[in-house]
Amino acid sequence: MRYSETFIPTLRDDPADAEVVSHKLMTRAGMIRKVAAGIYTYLPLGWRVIGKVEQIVREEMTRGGAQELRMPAVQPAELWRESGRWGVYGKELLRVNDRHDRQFCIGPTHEEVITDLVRGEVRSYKQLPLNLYQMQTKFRDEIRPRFGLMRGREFIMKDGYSFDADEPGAEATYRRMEEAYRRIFSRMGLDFRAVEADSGQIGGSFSHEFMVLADTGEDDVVSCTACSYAANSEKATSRVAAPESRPTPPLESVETPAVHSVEEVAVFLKTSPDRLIKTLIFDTADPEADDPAAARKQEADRFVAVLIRGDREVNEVKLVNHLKVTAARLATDGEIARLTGGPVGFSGPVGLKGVRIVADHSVKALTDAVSGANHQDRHHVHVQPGRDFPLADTVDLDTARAGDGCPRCDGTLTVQRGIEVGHIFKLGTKYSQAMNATFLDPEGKKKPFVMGCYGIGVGRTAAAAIEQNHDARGIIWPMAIAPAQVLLLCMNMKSTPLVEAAEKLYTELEAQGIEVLYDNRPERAGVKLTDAELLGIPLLLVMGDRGLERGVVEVKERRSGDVTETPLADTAARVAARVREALTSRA
RNA sequence: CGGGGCGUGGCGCAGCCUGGUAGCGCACCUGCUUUGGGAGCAGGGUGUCGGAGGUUCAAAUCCUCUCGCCCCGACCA
Repeated sequence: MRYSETFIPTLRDDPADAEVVSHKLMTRAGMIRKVAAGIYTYLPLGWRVIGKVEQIVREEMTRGGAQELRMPAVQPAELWRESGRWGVYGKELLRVNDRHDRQFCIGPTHEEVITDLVRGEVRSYKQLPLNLYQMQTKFRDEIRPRFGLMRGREFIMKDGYSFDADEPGAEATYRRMEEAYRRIFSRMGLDFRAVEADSGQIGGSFSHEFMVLADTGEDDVVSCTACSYAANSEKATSRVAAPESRPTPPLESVETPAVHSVEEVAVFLKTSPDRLIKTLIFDTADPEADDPAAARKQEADRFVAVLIRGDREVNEVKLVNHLKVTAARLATDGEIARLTGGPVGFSGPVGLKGVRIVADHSVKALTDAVSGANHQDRHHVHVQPGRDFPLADTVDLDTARAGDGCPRCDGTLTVQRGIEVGHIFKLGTKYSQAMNATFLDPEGKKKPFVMGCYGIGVGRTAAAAIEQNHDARGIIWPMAIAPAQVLLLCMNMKSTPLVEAAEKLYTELEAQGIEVLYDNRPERAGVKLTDAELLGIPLLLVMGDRGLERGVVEVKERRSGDVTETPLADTAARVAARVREALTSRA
């Protein structure tokens, strides 16, 4: 690639609308341009990176036994009605009508299409297992697209779907995919964690997320410092020490004038937050419900009182999953007053009527506790869970925190930020049952396929690589996904002997099979060097008149800044060896 | 969706409060000089001031509507 013939519009300043470093640098390095909110054009250099990521994914998926195909971006509503998701997917699903007024959507994912395909073609257990994937442009109409390619509305995703005859087969396929994913992100040179995850909207029973560790990530990754336990904070559990147990005297109501928060109550009653029962009233009404009948039905048990120890925080994802609702929001002040009979800040489980109570495990272990009395300026002391209020529904609703004990070993948990670049699910028979996708087993009995699904955000992976690998001057690409492996920079295009030598080296490098971007622009040295660092190509070859006189080329490593000189004659071979070494050392 | 902010040459921004001939830096074009870390001098303006209405002798500036973009968002029991 000759720089002079390649469209690389670099920018001197950060774009005004970019917030995170990957968005800023990809824009400045001439890799992407925004077209609309969450919608981008990939310019030639950016597209090369996307191609690199896709190719690694492709190779490892193939090794993992999957086959590539390609499904349509536009999907008929009919399939989504069949799976039941047309009604529940919400506003993220971009719906369109064709000229005959038939309904379609722009695919945010492809379970329906793939299940429809397989049920039509696969009849026998002998045709299983089957694992199919594609690289495709998806559209999800996100509430708030942001951060460039990290959370776009239109984005490129590798999505794969597996079909097995039974659970053990599905688990084996799942493990093969998990291994494939580890290889993929390792080859890309990324620092990542495979974490246990909430299975979310797509549903299913078992899932792992692949998180690239970076401070700008939108997810919290909880991991143990001693063992291999790692989980998304939405799912993570911890070993929480209970306060010292002591006998509970009879329940008593005390005056607590104008103390609302857990901290205030603890100070006022000369106790500690871990002896308090925090009571939060949640409203579980579906904010996007468009079915009035269902909304009314839900109205009856719409509010839930959630109990948790005063020093802990409720994990709303766990709550939503436990209650099997679509959302849970804190109730308004007015609703709290109506339901509990007392103002905000004085809610408690004792004597609470007409509201379902759900408690976190941390509450069960409490003795001689404190809670609100559902009355202005009053709290209960000497509260005994089970004695003073029923403890029928006790589950894990706690948010794991750094410093908590690991649930698997004696270690301690830490929390790091991560970017979710991949997600694998065991789907089970959710879609195959809904869509009547079956095969005949050896006994001639009809059985639903046992499915799995496996996604990788291709653009997001590229962005995550930048979040993890950059410095003040620009991007530092890992060799495997760099837009080119080597940047050959001719410092002075007016020097005929220098240009001749550079052209020769360029040809030699290409002959070695190395991807070279040859900066042959008639620019000043400073401009070219600055652009070189912005673009982040891992190896920079600088050719100047001074070096030429001595018959050497400077080889500068982008990441370390280390410079070595090599004799002009063996530069191509040596550089090619370094590139190959960098590509294999991660595999 | 709610709250806040911003739309002015390619990019980054000033001008708006207090209406009066659209400006700065970079980029870009021409010439000369310069040439190992974003050059200097001289010349050049490449603009529906997001759009539509309105007020006014006069609107980038004031008013209304609208479109787009960015940020924040129940943390409280």
